[in-house]
Amino acid sequence: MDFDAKFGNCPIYYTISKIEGKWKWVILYKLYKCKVMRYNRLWDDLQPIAHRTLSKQLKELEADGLVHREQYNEVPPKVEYSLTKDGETLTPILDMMSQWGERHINPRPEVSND
Amino acid sequence: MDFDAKFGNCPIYYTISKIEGKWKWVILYKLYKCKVMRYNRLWDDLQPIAHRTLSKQLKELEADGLVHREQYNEVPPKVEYSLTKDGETLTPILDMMSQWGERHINPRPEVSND
DNA sequence: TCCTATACTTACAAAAAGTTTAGTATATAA
DNA sequence: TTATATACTAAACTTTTTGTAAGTATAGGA
Repeated sequence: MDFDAKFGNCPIYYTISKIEGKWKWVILYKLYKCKVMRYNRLWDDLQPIAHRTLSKQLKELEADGLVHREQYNEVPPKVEYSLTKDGETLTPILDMMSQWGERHINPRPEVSND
Repeated sequence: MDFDAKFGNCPIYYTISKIEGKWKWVILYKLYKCKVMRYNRLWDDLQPIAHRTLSKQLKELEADGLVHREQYNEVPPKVEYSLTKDGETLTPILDMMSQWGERHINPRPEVSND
């Protein structure tokens, strides 16, 4: 990415390149709200996401230290995902994004005094 | 996008699909900090962005009501970009993203008492 | 007359992201 | 023996996004 050379002065670019892809923010948000989630639960909640997409993004988030993956050696398999400490530092942003979305999906009608 | 059908309950997904693309957040941030910017100034600051990319993203941001475009009918042309009122509602998120990036680009070393 | 400046647009090419379908592993239950 | 459950992975393909290179318009200056 050669980040420092070109964007050393642009921290926001760093943030969004770390959490790129429309699913990552949603994944982080789900994990923030639910604390711990198994793979299929996450997958259900994010329909219509593809397995490949979900597992890739989870892997990247894990590699970036934002998500923790806990694997239990059972059959059938069991894997739990949760936010790391570092991932939790994003929760204020997640909250604000969610609130912004809420206000813009259902714009509050202007108050009129008929 | 058929947003409502699938994501009516996920406001954060709405937010990030509205501001998708790694450049949009940076563009918004630049406009927030500089108030008003002409096209080439923005382009310089965002190197290595391509004209096509920048002008497309600006157009989308304008269509989404987040950026205002003021065109002066002069030769050579002059166009100024700035945030709309609605775009300004994003500034708290922009600030937090930027701060998060700052902390993670240059992680503050642990304080030790040698 | 040709060059410069500004803010783009267009056509094409390349790269990245996402989708679809099928398959893996293995203990337990029917 | 076959099906079930879970958490994926692999290959082939399509779509979306981004980049490259060139071109447009027009007034004023060299």
